[in-house]
Amino acid sequence: MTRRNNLNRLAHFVATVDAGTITGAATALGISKAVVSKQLQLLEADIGTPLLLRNTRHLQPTEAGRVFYEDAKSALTQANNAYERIQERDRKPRGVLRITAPVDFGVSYVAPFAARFQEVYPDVTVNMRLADSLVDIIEDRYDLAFRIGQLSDSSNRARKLMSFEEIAVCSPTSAARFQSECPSNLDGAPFIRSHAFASKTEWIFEKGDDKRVIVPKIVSEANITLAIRAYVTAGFCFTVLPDFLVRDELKDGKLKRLFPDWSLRNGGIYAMTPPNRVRSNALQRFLEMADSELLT
Amino acid sequence: MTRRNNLNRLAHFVATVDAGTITGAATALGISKAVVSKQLQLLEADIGTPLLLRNTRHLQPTEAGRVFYEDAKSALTQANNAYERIQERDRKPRGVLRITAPVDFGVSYVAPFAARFQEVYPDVTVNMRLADSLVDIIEDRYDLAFRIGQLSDSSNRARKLMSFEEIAVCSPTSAARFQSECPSNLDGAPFIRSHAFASKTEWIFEKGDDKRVIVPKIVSEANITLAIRAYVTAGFCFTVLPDFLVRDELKDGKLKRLFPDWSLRNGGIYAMTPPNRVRSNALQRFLEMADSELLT
DNA sequence: TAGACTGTCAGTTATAAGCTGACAATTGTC
DNA sequence: GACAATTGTCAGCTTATAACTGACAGTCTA
Repeated sequence: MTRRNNLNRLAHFVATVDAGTITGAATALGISKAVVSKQLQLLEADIGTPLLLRNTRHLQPTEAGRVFYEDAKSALTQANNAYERIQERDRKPRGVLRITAPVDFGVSYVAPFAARFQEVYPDVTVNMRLADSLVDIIEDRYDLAFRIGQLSDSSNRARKLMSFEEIAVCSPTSAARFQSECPSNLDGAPFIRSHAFASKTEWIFEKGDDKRVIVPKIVSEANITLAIRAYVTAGFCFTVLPDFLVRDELKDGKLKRLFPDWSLRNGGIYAMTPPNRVRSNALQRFLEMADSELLT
Repeated sequence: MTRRNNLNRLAHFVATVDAGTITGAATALGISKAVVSKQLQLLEADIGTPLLLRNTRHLQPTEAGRVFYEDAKSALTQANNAYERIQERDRKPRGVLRITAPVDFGVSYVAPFAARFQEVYPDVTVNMRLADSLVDIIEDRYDLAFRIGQLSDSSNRARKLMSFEEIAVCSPTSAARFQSECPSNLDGAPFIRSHAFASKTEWIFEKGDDKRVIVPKIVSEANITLAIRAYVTAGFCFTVLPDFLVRDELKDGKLKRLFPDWSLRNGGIYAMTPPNRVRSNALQRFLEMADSELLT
């Protein structure tokens, strides 16, 4: 590769053009005028063309110098902005974050994550309220609310953290009875329903253009996913849960997915923040860290 | 001022993120990996936050590092473009420039300027054809045509070099007879007309909302402005010429402007280049130098 | 377990940045 | 016209930084 350009010389050149004299540039840069003079000469040698017309008492850029100045000035501004932006954003976050989330999600994911977050940012206090009822994040003055569902992507300030699939799962022994060629086999099969699906009585499996509407027999209901998970692990029934909630169980073989070639609905995990409010440094950091680490 | 940022470290950082490893960055930069490692550490110290998460076998930017990378990459690209652009444009211009201009203008301005241009760029040959008839710069394959007149500013590829005013001038002794309260005094006064105004019989003087239409007595005509200038300097008559053509004579007192508070038409000197044709390096340089030096 | 690969550290060398003092040229003031 | 002030450049020197090599620790793969 060609020899690398010395970018610091851009600063000398731009300062000189801005000041109108080498002496003024030296003052602005806090170095001696001899150094500025020498650096400019080196820059012109690198480039192979004069950038400045020098007279005693004043100087001015050549045509080439004017062209170079515009590019150099812009590059310097951007480079210095890079420093400033990063230093600004890493001002230490502090204060209280008020967060709400559904109970299950909060217990399984938000709480452990908040603990890790708080270690990294010890001056931030995380205040969590877990509830399955919807909360008004403006009225109740939360900084952040997690939502699980099928929000439109155009919702204001609802940032999608990830997508998930609803999947049908049961114990391995139950799978031996439920699994077959087609999900229709699940019609009338015993089913434990999450309160998140209150009043829902049918589930639609899809494969390409093929659709099967399943009406299972609701034999139990619960609001706590951990309880539902424990229930289907031990019992003879199936349930429908977001795939991320049972990832470990699937991996360990404690649960099996039914009809993996067929799909139910997709949904998303959303982080919602109040509209029209400047995000605190702490909230900004929390969201960024959540992007990559919430679900680990 | 705050200590100046070392912009060369941006190059180390960006190379590292691009390569995915410090070893790869060192190879790309042509320096040892120990240097890259140290420079990155110094950069992180300057900024005050980690930019890279290091593991054996690979590294990746932190969230802060990703933000910084975008800005730094853009700044570097622009800075390197500054060098490349300037080096490209100062590749030695060479070849033939075919130029046409009106006779008077060509003799007085273009020829002397072309001589100076050719000294600066000895590998360029300037081929001038001076004519008062319009030439087709596409059909006749000119690179550049100078035009004097009142072109619309929206003309394609007609670059206005400068504006001028038409002014009425005569010798000082003639001025003693012609100058009065009002340009109407010039009605019927002897006038030498330039061929550029062929068939024109009246001139309109304006001052604010006031207009006076003057019909002078055409006593002579000539195509060469130098001859017209000599004629009015020696004789008892006046003429109308672009102000730039008689600047020196006005300064030396050989000619006087009549009714300086009144205005005639304004016009422009245009450099016209063929549309849809990439300008050669030589033409580019010629136009730039003409911008500042043609009329000196 | 050994080899390959990566990143870091320490000590050293080479290079560059920056200093001071002096000088020449130009401009402004008296 | 003389002199002072200002500017840019040069040379020699000092200081700081960039870059080197060699060694080492940790991880991954065969």
